[in-house]
Amino acid sequence: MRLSKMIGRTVREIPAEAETEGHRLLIRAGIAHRVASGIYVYGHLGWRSVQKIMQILREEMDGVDGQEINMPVTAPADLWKETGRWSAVGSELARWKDRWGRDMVLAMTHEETLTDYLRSEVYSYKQLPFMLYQIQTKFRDEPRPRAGLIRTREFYMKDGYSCHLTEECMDTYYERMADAYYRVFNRAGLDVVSVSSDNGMFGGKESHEYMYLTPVGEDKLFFCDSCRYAANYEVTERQPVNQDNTPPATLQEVATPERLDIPGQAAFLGVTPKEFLKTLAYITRGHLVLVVIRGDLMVNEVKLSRILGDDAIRLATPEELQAGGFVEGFLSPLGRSERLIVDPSVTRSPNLVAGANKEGYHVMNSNFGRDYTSAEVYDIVAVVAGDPCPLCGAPLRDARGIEVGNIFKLGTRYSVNMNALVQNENGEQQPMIMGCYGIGVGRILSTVLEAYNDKDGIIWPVTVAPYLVHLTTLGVEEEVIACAEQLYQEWTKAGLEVLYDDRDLRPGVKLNDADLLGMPLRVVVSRRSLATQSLELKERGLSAAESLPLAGSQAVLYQRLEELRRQIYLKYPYLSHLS
RNA sequence: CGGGCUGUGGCGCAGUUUGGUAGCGCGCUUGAAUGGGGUUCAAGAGGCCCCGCGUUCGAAUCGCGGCAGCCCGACCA
Repeated sequence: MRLSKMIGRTVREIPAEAETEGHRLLIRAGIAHRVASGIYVYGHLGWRSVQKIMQILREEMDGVDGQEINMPVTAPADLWKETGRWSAVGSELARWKDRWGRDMVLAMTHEETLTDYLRSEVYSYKQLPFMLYQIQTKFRDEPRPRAGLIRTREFYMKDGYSCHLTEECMDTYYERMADAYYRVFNRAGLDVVSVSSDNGMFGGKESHEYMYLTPVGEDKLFFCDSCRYAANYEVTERQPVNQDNTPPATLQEVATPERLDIPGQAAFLGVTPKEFLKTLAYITRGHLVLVVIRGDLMVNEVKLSRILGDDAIRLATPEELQAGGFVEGFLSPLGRSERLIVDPSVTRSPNLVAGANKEGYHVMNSNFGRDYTSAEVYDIVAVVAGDPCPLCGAPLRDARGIEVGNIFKLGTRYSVNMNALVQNENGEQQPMIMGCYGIGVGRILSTVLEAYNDKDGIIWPVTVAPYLVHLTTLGVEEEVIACAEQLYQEWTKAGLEVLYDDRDLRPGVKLNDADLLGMPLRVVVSRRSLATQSLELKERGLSAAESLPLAGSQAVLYQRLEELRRQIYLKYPYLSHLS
């Protein structure tokens, strides 16, 4: 590719809206261009890199016996109505009507279409197990796209779906896929960790997310350094608080003019936040639900959503509280008949100070089981750094990460709803057990940009670099141009991916662009180098350049690129079989 | 959907407080010099000042109403 003809230029001044380094590079290097919020054009270089990522995905998915297929971007709403997601999913699902007025969706994920396909094609246990995958456009009408390609509304996703007869088979394949996922990210140069996660709208029982750790990540994670527990904030469990066996004391109403509706507020009545019962009122599907937790702890609303089976919960407004007969700041489950969710921290702590549902009054010595009760005791604590690990009790450490992929055990969530059955050995109809596996292609690209750069620009990992060699002339002498032209022709003909800077610009501009665009190898042709019948070779990311004899230069380049690939395998030794 | 901010040549911004012929830098075009880390000089092109309605002799500037974008939260590859 000749830079003089390539559309998508480099820019010196970048929009103030770029928040992360990766986003700035995305714009500075012309990798992608924003059309609308969360909707991007990939420029030539960005698209080349995307294709390389897709190729890695294909190789690894084929490596775990995947079959590539392709499903349409749009689907009839009827399929989504069958699984209940037509109504369960909010406005991030883009809906439209065709000319006949039929409801349609733009697929934000493909479980429905896939399961519909399966129920017509799969009938016998002998066909199982298998995995189908595609690399295809998804559209999610995200409320808030972010940081360039990290969160977009339209994006490419590799989504795979496996089907099994037994749980054991599912579990075994899940592990294989987990390994394949590490290979994908590692081959793209990314160090990732897998964490337990929430299944969200996908349903099912177990899932893991693959996270690239970085302070600019959107997800909050917890790690235990002593037992390797790792989980998304959304699902991090809290080790139960110690049982306090103090005998229950008598209920006693006391006047407390101050309100205590804010956690951690200065203690009064001589008690600390730990000795308070915090009561929150949430609205779910139009109904008010009470939630109680020990005063020093916070509620994790994702956990609560899961328990309530509603992802649109919210705190009740002051008006709603009033309408329900509550007094803001003095909320309490005592004497109330609303549905009540109780955190274990409350059942283990006797004699808590509760609100009195009465302006200006609290109640001393409230006890779960005696003064109020509920069958719904669930962990709803928002874990914070330093809390004990649920497995071993060591303090948890927090970090942030970009989610680049995830894997789910869906179970029979879709096969039952959509009647995707197979006949087993005994001739009985049985729903297939399914797993699904997603990777965001653009998100890998933008994560690479976040991970591989220096002050001068991008430093592409060789495996996903748009081009491998950046060839540039310095100076305008005829012999320099002639030599570069010839090399460009020869190398390109030989299959080497060359980006050729043939522009008549000052050396400073060209060298700075070479750094910014960040191809793994830079080759300079100049009068100075030709004086010794050589070129100048520099590896992006290394400071020193070296002399490269003109004769046999092509072979040296191949050799260097091979070494760069080997460095990745050296870092992740288990990948070595790939070369 | 809540909270904050911003819309002015392709990009980055000033001008808006106090209404009076639309500016700067980068980039772009032409010419000349230069040629190893964003070079210099000269001459140019390019703007429904986000949109609509209003106030006014006169609106980028004031008022009202929209729309779009960004950031912080609730959602996700």
